[in-house]
Amino acid sequence: MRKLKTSRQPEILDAALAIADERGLDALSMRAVAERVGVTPMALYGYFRNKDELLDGLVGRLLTELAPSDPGRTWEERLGAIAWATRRVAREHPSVFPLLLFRASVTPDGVRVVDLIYQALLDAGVPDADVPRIERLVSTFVLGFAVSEVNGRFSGASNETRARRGGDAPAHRRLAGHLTPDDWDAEFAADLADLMRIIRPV
Amino acid sequence: MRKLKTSRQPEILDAALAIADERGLDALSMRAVAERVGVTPMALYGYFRNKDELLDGLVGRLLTELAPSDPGRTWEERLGAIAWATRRVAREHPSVFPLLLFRASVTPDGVRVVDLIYQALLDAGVPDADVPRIERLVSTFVLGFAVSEVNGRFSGASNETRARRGGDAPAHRRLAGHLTPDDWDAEFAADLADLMRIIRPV
DNA sequence: CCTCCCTAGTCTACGATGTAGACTGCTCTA
DNA sequence: TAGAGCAGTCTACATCGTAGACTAGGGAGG
Repeated sequence: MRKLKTSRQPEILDAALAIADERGLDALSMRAVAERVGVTPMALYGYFRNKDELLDGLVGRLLTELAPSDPGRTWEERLGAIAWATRRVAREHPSVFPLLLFRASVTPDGVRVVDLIYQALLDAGVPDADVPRIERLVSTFVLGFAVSEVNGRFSGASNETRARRGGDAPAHRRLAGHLTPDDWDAEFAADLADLMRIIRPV
Repeated sequence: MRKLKTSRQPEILDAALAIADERGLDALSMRAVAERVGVTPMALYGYFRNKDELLDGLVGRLLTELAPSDPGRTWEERLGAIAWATRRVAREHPSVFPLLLFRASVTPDGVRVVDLIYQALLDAGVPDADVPRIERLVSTFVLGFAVSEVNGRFSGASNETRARRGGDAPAHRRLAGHLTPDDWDAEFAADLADLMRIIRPV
């Protein structure tokens, strides 16, 4: 079977996404997906050549959710809309989202999102030659931020305690009290504002 | 066995890192590590409670390589040194490196690196209240960039072709020729320069 | 009507993985 | 000399991805 069937692909991806959302990425096995779809594990291989391809399908699915329906008028609004949508998607699918950073994702959906960003940057007056670099800069940050957030890299649970406990971390001690923000939305907004300042006068 | 032995931990981590570097993260099984160390798989469980803890150990190992020996004098130099070191480590250990984005890593080594960055930002004149946010902004970008690079998210192999092929990606078509840089070092340098412009006048 | 083939799915089986549980031999101390 | 504790082994199990061979059913062509 060289050519894959497509009919039930969306249904299968739905099931896979649901499992990952409910029980984590580790629980996302071919067997689990098959059971949820109501089919034998091997039946899935008619729709995806292997598990990696199924994961790629999930990445594609997430990408389609990134392009907002009403992008807004100014380039700032459009860029912001995509950034916030990215973060929202990360929260809705925390287990699957990190795959976006791992899998190349040059699917049509991915290209469409990138194209929206290119257009916004062009409208902002960024020179043609700089647009792709700035796109990578911004999207790398946004993806990295969202991934860090859902994976607890920012957790900070132990940040304050560690600062108080001391060790040889003088700067930590001096900054105690500022280490963990109380509002991640505000932090993200401030970061975006800083990035906009990069974009404007390139 | 509640308390873990530490004697051979470095040796085990060495073996694990070597396997991941040579044959990829998927080949990094407890059995493979054990064989390389010259021991039974179950012997490893005297040193790490489970595979996840072993991976955390690997992350710690990478972190120690991030703090450069001679950091340099000005804050720009020190920040740059850490950034370039990060990218170098990513290239040396492409399979393991992405774990840095996944695992919280509040190990002592991690704190030490963060403290260096804090200090540099303070020297740059960033207000105390902004330092942790800017640290997260910069480190998120640097980690994200390095991960994207080693994972091929930037690959672009198909970028140009896709732009030429058309589809509904008008901005891609207009930017054809600029899509993929010929020098990733230069791109990284330009990105860092832009970020420095954020830091200076916060 | 019968025959053939295509589609969609099943069944069985294999090798690999993480790790629990029980065990053995060695070394050091009392 | 007895015994405690450490380092490592052996066996076993459930779970995973997936190869390979198979089967029921529905058209299409004669």
